[in-house]
Amino acid sequence: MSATRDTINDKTRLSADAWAQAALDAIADQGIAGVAVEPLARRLGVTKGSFYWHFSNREALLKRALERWEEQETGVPFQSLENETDPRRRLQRVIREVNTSLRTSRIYQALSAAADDPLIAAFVTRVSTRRIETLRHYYEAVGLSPDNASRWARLTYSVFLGTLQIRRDMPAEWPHTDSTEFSQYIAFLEQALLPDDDAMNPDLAAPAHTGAALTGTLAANTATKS
Amino acid sequence: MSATRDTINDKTRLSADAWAQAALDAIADQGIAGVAVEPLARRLGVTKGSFYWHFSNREALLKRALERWEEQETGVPFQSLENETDPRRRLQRVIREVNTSLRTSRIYQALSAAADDPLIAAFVTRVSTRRIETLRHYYEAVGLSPDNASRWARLTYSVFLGTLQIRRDMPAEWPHTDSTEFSQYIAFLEQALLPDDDAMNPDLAAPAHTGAALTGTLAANTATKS
DNA sequence: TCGCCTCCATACGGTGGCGTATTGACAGCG
DNA sequence: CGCTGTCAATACGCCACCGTATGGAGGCGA
Repeated sequence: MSATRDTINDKTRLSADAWAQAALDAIADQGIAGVAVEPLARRLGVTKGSFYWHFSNREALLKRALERWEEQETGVPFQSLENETDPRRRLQRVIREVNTSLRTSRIYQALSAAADDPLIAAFVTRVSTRRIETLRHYYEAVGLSPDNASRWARLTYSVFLGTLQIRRDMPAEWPHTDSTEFSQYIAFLEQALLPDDDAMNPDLAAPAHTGAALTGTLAANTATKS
Repeated sequence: MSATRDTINDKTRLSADAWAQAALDAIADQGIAGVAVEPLARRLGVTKGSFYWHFSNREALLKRALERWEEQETGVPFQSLENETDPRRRLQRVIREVNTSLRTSRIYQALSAAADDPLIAAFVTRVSTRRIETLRHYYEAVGLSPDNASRWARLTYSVFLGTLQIRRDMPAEWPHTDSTEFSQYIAFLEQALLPDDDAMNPDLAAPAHTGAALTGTLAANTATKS
């Protein structure tokens, strides 16, 4: 562990960014409590003397690390999805990929867990808001009204967040990654988080399929309520 | 704040349970970091001397508080729901009530945020697992196969968790409690988290409603895959 | 009333982290 | 070759919290 620095004692001096990256690493596997000057210094093989030359205090480091994180987060990761032309397939892919990966989310979870710190909360809010906004666009692109797109985006994002927590706190409740139940659940998600086709043009929707109460497609129903 | 003790300086001595309850209160509005001996003592108007008579150390207090929490959590709160005879209405009510309240969940969020502590993680896991189990029963009672009930329960619980996070970290994304959008979203949830009626008896489901690809009811579709 | 047991106060030492001050190593450059 | 600027080591004081030791205060039974 802690192979943050390339080889343990290379002669290269440290940059501020090196400290910021080390802080992010520490967040990933120890939470923000891991962002402590002296422990970080030990991990980097130096002492506080170095740190306080690059940063005025601990908070400055935290801020820099968070900025770094926000950049990485709003950068390329969704790049491949933007190229997906079919909006329906695009939504399916988001749902699938986000609920599969987990690697990227360690930091997010740690940050969210420390959201009592207003500085951290600000970053978490920005990143999450932007993500929901993206989802909203995706849902609109599939033919939903702005209102319905908002609701679906909110729902889908809460599933993402909740799934993260489940996988962390109750791994027994989460199917093993290569099991058949796993792929079945992902398929299940892809459908539960995608409005029915006929929801997009309520005019064509059959008034009822089978049962009486509470049938009808999801989005169509709530849409007619407004 | 901190009116934990009845009146600030009543002569009654403290019991261990009083400390445990104070710890829970502290968790609710400061996170587990709030469970610190000396601050708690100040808040209770006593000194450490009292604490270390009742408990051997901080961890003992934490454990006792968590046990208290687990009791309260697996106790009455769902009582009224068990009396609901109509299983479909019961599910609707769970969805509605849990996503509306928030009060009860402050402690849960704080605990989940501190799930790096194995002691805390154990309690969180137990409580959450039990809750999912309850949901599973509810979904089975509505006519779903065990497999599908598991999936729906997992989905619904992740929505609960994710919604909590959204309301805490991005309150702007959550509709104001008495707005019309709020009630519309809850209605939306009640439908999105409830399988379609015809999903329960796939034989009766019409082969297709309108569109071609990806139609059919959610549960019916995944059910036929197994 | 005396003594004991319960609950709490006071005082102390220890630990881990923050931030500062001072000094030192080393490189580039005039 | 010395100057200067960059990066780091050492040493210090401070604070918050944990846990211990010890000594009361006050009720309560004998």
